Amino acid sequence: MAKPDPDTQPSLTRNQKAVVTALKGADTPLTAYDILGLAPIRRAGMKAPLTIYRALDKLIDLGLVHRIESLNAFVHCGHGPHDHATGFLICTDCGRTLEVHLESCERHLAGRARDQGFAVDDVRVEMTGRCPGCAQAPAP
Amino acid sequence: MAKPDPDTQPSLTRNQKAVVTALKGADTPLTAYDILGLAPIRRAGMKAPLTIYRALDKLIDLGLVHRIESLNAFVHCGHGPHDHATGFLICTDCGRTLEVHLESCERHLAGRARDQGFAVDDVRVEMTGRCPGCAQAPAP
DNA sequence: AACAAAATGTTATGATATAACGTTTAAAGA
DNA sequence: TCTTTAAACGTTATATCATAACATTTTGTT
Repeated sequence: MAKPDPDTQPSLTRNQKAVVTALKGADTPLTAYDILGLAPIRRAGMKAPLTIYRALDKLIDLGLVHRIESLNAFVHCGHGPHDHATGFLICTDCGRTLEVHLESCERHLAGRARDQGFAVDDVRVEMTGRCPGCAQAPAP
Repeated sequence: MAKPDPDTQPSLTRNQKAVVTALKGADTPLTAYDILGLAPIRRAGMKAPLTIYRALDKLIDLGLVHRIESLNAFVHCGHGPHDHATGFLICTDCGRTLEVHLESCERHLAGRARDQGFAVDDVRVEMTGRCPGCAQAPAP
């Protein structure tokens, strides 16, 4: 008799679930068209880019997915919804990303902005380089 | 008899000059297609997107232009070439941007990355909000 | 002049993202 | 429960951003 998802999730739709599951299962960020090409997504009946973008928009809104601007790609947020800024470490070798939280840095960055009279809504940080695994390997 | 540009500029080509001049004259970031549509650019004979992108690539390489990832747009770098990371404050009202330098923040951010065993090449920060002028005006 | 490297012109195409419109589904109030 | 409203969805078309491939020209160097 209990409702399906009391308060764990705001009950995602079928499309939204399919997309977030796809991102959870990926080990690199996926573009909307990457997602569109996945078998489970087609099986869920999703076949137009807009369907993917709509699900992504909602998931980003909920804080379950992040967009990586410099890749035009999307990742699952492993940390659950959070209010402070996040940064991404993007490995240029293997393409994997690592999410880092920026509690303290955010204050610093937003402070620099406020020095200029700027009211900050959102802070996005993206860093490229080589991840622990790839940093050990000889440069290609 | 003297050379045209002794050491002020690494002697930009005509296309590169046209593009950097266009960006200097703009008060918001411009997309490649924005630039392509400008009269001085057409007068310089540039008429294909690739022509613009090639000039932009070189100018970014030289540190004279920055790309704003979240806008797919480009701005002139008013600070001349520099080695430390830069951040951008992007006003969601008027579309103007402000460049801030991140000498100290960069150490902090890169430090967070190194904690994770990540070797950082490049740091990009983009912040959205409202600029001094627009912050005063009543919210739309 | 001869060569090499960089920049350019041109055409075509790939990749990313949204508009517009009608229908279906789900949530909320009477 | 029925009605109303908002959100999500499907479908088609199209807008926007970016690069591939290849031939040619320009520029800098020996």
